[in-house]
Amino acid sequence: MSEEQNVGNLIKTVNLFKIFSDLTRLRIIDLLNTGEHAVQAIADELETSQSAISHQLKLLRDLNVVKTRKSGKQVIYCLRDSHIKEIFLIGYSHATQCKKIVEEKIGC
Amino acid sequence: MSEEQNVGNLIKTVNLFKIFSDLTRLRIIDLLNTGEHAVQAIADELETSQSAISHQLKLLRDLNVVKTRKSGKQVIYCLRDSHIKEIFLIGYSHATQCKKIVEEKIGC
DNA sequence: TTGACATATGAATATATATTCATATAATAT
DNA sequence: ATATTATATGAATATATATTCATATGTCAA
Repeated sequence: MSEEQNVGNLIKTVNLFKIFSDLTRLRIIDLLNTGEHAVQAIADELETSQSAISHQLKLLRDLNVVKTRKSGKQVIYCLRDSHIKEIFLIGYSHATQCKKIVEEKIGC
Repeated sequence: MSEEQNVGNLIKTVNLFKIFSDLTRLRIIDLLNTGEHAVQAIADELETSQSAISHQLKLLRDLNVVKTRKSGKQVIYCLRDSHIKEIFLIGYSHATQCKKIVEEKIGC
């Protein structure tokens, strides 16, 4: 029996992980884990330009990671569902509890 | 009480997710999930140049994701521990089934 | 309507990352 | 020692991605 890779599935998987592979995006997701936020509030919290945040939010929106509602002039973002939060938390706990992978070269 | 981000931890988390955010690396990890493989075997399986594979393996080795043993002229790679496999599988199943690992009902 | 503010966006630029190319190193066999 | 095979690696190049800059769009208030 042959053990071939399902490259299509692997591409989907890569695309999922790519969502979390940029610090600005991850900080946005981390912030939205605590609840909904307007664009400028996110930019202020991360001390990042409104434009950079807006571009990343567009990405996250296109990927269906976040959804929006309007409130006056503001556009308020929140996570679409708990999927993203779940994966984020798994990664976060692995990364922060297991020093081996990102930091030192010792066992956990 | 202030709700500030732990940027250091978020950087560690980003670095963890970055491991999985390249197709070549993910395919290597997927292949190594099935057992150890020599460099040329990986290059053949992925139909990718020996050099490209070797560069990625070096990355994975520096990140302590894989370990090696020598067998004659060959260098044989395998995953260092089950952490990586775990995270890979969680991402894979989310990406391909969009089904919750932990039982819950979220629209896909 | 005009002005002030919030957000979005295209294009240019900057930066990070992956791959190729040429070659080095290492092990083995003759 | 020389040739062959396997792997590693530095530097150049290619490619992907993030940010900035300038400006557009949209909302509200006066």
